[in-house]
Amino acid sequence: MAQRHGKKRADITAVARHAGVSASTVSRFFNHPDLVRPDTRKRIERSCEKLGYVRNRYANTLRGLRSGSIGLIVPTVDNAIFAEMIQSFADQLNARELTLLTGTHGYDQELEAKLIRSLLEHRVDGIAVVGLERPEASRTLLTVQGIPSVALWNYAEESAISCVGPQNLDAGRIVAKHVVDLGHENIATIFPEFLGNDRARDRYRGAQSVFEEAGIAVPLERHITTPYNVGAAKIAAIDLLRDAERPSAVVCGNDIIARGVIFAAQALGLDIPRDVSVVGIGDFAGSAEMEPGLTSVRMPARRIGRLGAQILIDAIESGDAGRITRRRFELKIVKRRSTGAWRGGL
Amino acid sequence: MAQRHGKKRADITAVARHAGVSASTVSRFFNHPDLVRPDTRKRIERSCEKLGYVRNRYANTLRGLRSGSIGLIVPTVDNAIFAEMIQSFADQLNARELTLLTGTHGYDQELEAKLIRSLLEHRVDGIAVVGLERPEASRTLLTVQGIPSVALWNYAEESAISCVGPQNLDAGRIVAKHVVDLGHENIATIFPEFLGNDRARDRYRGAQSVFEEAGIAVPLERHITTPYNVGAAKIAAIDLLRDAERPSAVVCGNDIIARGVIFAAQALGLDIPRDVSVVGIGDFAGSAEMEPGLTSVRMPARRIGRLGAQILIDAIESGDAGRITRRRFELKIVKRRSTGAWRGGL
DNA sequence: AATTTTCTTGCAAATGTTTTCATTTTGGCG
DNA sequence: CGCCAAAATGAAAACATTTGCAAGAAAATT
Repeated sequence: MAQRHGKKRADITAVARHAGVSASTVSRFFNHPDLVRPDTRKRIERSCEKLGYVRNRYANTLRGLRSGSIGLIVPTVDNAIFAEMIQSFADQLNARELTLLTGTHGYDQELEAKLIRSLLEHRVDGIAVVGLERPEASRTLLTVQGIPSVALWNYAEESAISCVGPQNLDAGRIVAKHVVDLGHENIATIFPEFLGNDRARDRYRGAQSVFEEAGIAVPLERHITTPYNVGAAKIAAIDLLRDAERPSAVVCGNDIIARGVIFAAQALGLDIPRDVSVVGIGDFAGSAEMEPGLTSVRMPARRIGRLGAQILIDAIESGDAGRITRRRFELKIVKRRSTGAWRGGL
Repeated sequence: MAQRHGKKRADITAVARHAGVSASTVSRFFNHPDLVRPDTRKRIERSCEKLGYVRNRYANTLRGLRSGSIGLIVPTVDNAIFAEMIQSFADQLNARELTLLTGTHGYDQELEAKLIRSLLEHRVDGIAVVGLERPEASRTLLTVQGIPSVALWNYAEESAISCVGPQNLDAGRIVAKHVVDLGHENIATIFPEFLGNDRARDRYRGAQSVFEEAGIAVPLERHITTPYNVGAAKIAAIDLLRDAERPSAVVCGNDIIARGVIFAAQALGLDIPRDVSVVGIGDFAGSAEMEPGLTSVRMPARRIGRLGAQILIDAIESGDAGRITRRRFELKIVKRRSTGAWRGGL
């Protein structure tokens, strides 16, 4: 009932007074417990308990010390593969008693810039973002504030900040090569919107380059853009697969879209992979277990999250905010039952 | 290259000096722009730009003002339904220029307590948690600090803090009633671990109560506990469905587990719903589109996230941290093709 | 031109904490 | 008991910002 309302929060001096010591001693109690006598410690502990004292982490910030928080900005949380990455990023921070500040922008670069600024205003000790491409203003904000930053999901040799991820171009090349090797020639691609999403764009380019090298034409009307969810992809795919000239293979920008395509085929009574092969990118949780299992390119979301966090932590602890660490993950395809050889139209 | 390193961050006085005004004026420029002359504004704006000045949001906190950040603690991010909720929670915050501090504890109540404390130390203006049950220490921490808090995903008439969600017991009752009404008598249940998860436990209890009322025995060996992921659920379900005495209906604690069960049935060549009916809880994104569509209980994740954030915002803006708002969401079942009437063993 | 009113701006205090340095207390030893 | 070293504690400054108050400048009114 009595929520201790008017009574404002106890501060360090209130605790000190209650315990009959000075504020300095209370501070030491938290930061260098070995420097205060055991019985004094006991007394302070009891006073904290009694007054419901909670330290103010930000008083340190003023003095140029760490805030103990790390920022992470992602396009969206509501997406299997990002969620996986966020989770392992967060776990890594938890282990160091660091707090996570999160922002999501829904692929809106303008909003991303605002979020970066907001996190900096909250004095994060380090900041992680997804992808390497962003407007000049955002880039300088990331480099010039004297805190380390890391780009997740992308790798580039000459990146201006640390980065950890695969070369997304490769992902596209790998899946494209797979279907070409299986003998498919009538191929369609379904991808999410490229705007503000350099990963999707790079994957598409990689796939296209393989098709070109193989002399296979994938005309523009065979490329479909769809929102990032199973339902939308399923609808788009039903349209595509109902066509008399339907493709014998569908290359998808990610596993979520691929799932939509598989369900579309099943809804139309088509057999996978006899009637149509489907390949995704990402190998999300659950892709292996679905029926049929989805052929995909394994993206190490958890490792990216974990390593991304670690890169920040190392840079922070070493005090060298400018240090750049780049880590490239090699990709490999996981072949499952959703893809098969072209049967020559039989 | 030169990352402005040694040169420490520009503060408000640096900007003031550069613009030829006092720090107060710069402060006013940010907080009460109308109080400073247009040409002075211009000058300050340019100086900020030039020096790369980023406000320190926490200097306010010292003076008892808002930090502009809200805390959200969830068991895990890597879970479709929580991800959906987090996303809409975050969107609502974005609209008010509030920053989100996130913590995840993997159903570990001890870790949850640490996270609550950590968020309070970072002076969040409000805090949201999942579920109502937690140790005494955590509960007082939430109520006694003079900031509003809200429990997501659970509803209880006499909750000590605000809450928004369905009555999870009802969810269990609804799905159980559905399969009972369809004539099933040989029923199995597959749920996640109850420890630290009052939602799963309540759902199970609800289901059991319906079975009892209907005079149907669901013995302990027909209740399976499995980790929260498609793969584990699939393995568990294969075991279950391979049994000669296999159940004609499987009630699942959530949609992820239900997906695993459906894939298990498909892998075994069983027809759904002819050979076995499957029902989930949650109606996650994608459950409607899979083949066959999954019968489930719609849980309004987005509305919970949105409303939860709004409750906090309202309490903060009204200044009445102790105000308690409770909102119950009614549940309804979404019948799809994964469930059908019992065929009497034919 | 003198006076009043309205705008702008600056000064200084206050906020919660940590740390350096100085001081006090404690304990050991002769 | 007296001295010294070591241990424990306290005082005060520093950090970045906001805001009440007061003063100066500009504009409006007489």
